[in-house]
Amino acid sequence: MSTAVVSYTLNGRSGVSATTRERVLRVADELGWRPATAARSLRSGPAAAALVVVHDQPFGTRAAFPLDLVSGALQTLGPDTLTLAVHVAESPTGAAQLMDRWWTERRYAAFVVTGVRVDDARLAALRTLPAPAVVVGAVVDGAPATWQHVVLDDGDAFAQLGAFLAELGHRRIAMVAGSERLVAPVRRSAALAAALVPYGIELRTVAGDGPERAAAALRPLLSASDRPTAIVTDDDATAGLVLDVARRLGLGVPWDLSVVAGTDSPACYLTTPSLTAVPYPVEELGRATGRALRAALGTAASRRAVGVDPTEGEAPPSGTVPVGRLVVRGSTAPPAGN
Amino acid sequence: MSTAVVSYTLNGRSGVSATTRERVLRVADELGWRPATAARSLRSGPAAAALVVVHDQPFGTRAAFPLDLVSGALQTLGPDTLTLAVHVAESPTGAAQLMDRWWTERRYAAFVVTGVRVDDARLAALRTLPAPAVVVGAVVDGAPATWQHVVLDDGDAFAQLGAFLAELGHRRIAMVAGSERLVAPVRRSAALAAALVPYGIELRTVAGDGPERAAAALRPLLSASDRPTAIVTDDDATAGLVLDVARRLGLGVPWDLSVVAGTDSPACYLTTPSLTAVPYPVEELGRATGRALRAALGTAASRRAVGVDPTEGEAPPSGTVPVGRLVVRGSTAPPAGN
DNA sequence: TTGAAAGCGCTACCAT
DNA sequence: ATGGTAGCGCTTTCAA
Repeated sequence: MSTAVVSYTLNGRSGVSATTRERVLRVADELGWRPATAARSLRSGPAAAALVVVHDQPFGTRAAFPLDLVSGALQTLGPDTLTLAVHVAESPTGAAQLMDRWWTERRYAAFVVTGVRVDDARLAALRTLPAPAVVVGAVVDGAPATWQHVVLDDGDAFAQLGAFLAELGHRRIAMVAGSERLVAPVRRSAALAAALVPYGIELRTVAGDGPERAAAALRPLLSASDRPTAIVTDDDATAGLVLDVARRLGLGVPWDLSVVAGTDSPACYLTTPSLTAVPYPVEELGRATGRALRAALGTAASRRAVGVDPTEGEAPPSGTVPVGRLVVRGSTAPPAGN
Repeated sequence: MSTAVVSYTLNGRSGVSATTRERVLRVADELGWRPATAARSLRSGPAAAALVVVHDQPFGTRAAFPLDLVSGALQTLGPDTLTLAVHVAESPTGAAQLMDRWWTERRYAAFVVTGVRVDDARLAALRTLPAPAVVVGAVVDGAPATWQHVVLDDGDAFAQLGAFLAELGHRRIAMVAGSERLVAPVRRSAALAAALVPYGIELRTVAGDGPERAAAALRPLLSASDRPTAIVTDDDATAGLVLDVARRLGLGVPWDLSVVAGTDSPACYLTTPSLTAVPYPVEELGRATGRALRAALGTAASRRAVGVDPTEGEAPPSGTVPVGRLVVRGSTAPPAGN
């Protein structure tokens, strides 16, 4: 029996008789044999993609996002074609260097990027590479054709939220963005502002990177006579902070102040009161990421021979993931005067 | 110039003149050339290890643990010798299959396992493989010589905690273990029980896997006349749950009931009151994991030719990571009658 | 339908 | 100190 026959069998190619194929599979199983990744990659190029996480905020409440995302991506990926590995870097620059290096070493066939920052070093690096990439949580202008994008439907999410708050009677609403270095919060606060326009409400926006700066910005805001009656944050941690500042100022939540977290998470029901929140369908985002990854690798020009079936043609474009219904909990109520 | 010279240069071996070496490095840099991982692995075996996470509880507050761990491990690993990839599986069985497969495919040279369960399928699978492994958070009896263990110094942590509660005046203390399927909580509650013995206090232990069961077990416990005056949990989420149940029963925390989280996390200061907690030095745990990984690969018999310098000899044994000082916040006070 | 053989890009041994 | 070269274990083309 020649090695070619075995190779054909294992790669499911035609030209092997049913009996031979069965025998090959049986013997391989008995011997516990599997083709060596390295040898296969040497011939055919890497069959793995990497998600490089910028992990500069350890212990963060949403830090598990990448794992949830991968968990979802696996559902649309199937472990046999492409594996998706998660790696950790301490900074965008570090992540950029890793991706550059691993692309040059032909270690990975594609990259996934999340938590995109303003002027993100990772995107700059990826541009110089002809690497397929999936950008999660942001749409990059003038992106190479080999990139795919996956974003949440913030428009819908914040339309729901805007309607909810406006119909409770709120008129003075502010948004506390967690970090203006991240692209997503900026886009999301714009989406909320747009959603409030029909109600004639002008969103006030407070920037605050890190808990200290956010708290510092928050205190004068909540002490003023025309203080907002509702505050929307970008994440659970900032919402918790708002709760804390409000408590210290003697403001009762939700009676004197409504608080909404822009990103639902388990921490949102550990607080007192539990936090009304914008859903965060990470798993679905992951499934979309898996599809986008296949699409990115399907881009003929960018192929590095992953096991993608060429006859499948161009995969459907990646896209916008719907969010579910707003999750109403204890932190929201009509404003005091209502 | 021959390929051998280039290989020698890049692997820092002697036998290359300084001028040649410099020229090689310069040209490689100009060309943006790096040795292909696949070809190198084909010759020398894989130069990567994998941490396969069992991610069956998405959105969990401590779900980011693996990323924090890797972040720490990178500090003692140096990216050039060994890379550490994180992968996700939905169950211990799935993780076991992945590791088995990837070992057979010679994709990874070693594996890291965290969140060990009782009768963990991953450990069973690893036993059948001659793969080097690092077990984080548990010490396995009769482990193969190629395994290393990394655990927290729970003895110290709970000695501190026991002394703290006892000296506040607490005499009726209970522990709510998050999940009895996990090995660590069981060991930790034993450590707490031991720490309370010198004070003549007998720890009551309540098992409860998942929030519903824990809540169900908690209500009668906290309604009884001889209810505990202090409750220790294994994680932040369960501590939050205790806070919630106490509130519904009209028990004031910390006046009527003290609550301690067995695992500090950002969620611990989002609660009201913020939670006194046992420190959780994940980063240090990660550094120890990195060292353990080198030691595991250093085990001569298990070598699959990772770039470990043989002259370094056997690395120091992996071990027990010290925890810091107990973090006292608002959820603990002397018991009511004191 | 099967077999033979040429690489893929390295590392390491043996010559020079 | 440097060059030649035999594999590592696959995939794929070409013959039989």
